[in-house]
Amino acid sequence: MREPTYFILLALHRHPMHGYAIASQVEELSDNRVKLTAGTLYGALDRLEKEGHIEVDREEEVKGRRRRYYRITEQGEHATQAEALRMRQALDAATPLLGPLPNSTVA
Amino acid sequence: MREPTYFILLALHRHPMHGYAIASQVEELSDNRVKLTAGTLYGALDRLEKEGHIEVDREEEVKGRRRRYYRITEQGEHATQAEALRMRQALDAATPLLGPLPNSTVA
DNA sequence: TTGAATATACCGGTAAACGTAGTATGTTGA
DNA sequence: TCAACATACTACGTTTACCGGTATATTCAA
Repeated sequence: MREPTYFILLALHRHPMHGYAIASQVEELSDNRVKLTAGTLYGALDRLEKEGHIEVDREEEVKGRRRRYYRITEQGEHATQAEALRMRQALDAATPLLGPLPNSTVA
Repeated sequence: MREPTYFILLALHRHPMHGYAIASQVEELSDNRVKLTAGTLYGALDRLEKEGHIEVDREEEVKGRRRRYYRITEQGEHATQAEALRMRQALDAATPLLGPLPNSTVA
């Protein structure tokens, strides 16, 4: 799993969202690192639905714009957690070789 | 950067290594999760060299077998650290949404 | 003399991401 | 007032990084 996919799944952990809202959430969650283009976003949503990681929650029509809301499935939750664990292992392996990483100073 | 590439760079942080030794190191560093096939390994080495992340350290002839040793460059070290920081940010973003991850129980 | 282990090269294929353009409507601002 | 920007999604082509399989060598053991 790559970063865009990971953050899309992560964003949907809050509550069901439509594509555009997901893109905004992903930007926020990633500290503005990951900015999804239309191609990446809707390509990933189609793929994740086919794989059973997300499913359509509902569709709305707001001011002439169609909105399709997605929600995460249990399978999607498992996949997200597995991905997080994978990253933690990769980070743990780095510590003895890279030394302590500089603080992200997020707060 | 994907996982195989990350672990290849990480492995070279110890000391210069040739292809086969790198593959073994990567398996160890990743807790047996990442097993490099020949295609992935040498494809990645060529690519990393072209990008300036690694360079040829020396070549040896041992019992008729040619061994090409690679070493990591400063640029490669920076890239590895950047990748580690990227993963940590992604993990930090997950915590409030996924809750604490189960212990890896490595030891 | 066969095959397992070590070591590298080449080539085709693919998944995911990336880029861009197109279709619509609504809001903002110079 | 009209261009620019934001919302919202579709469609299509390209690129990247990796994966898989096969080929080529040599050494050593059975």
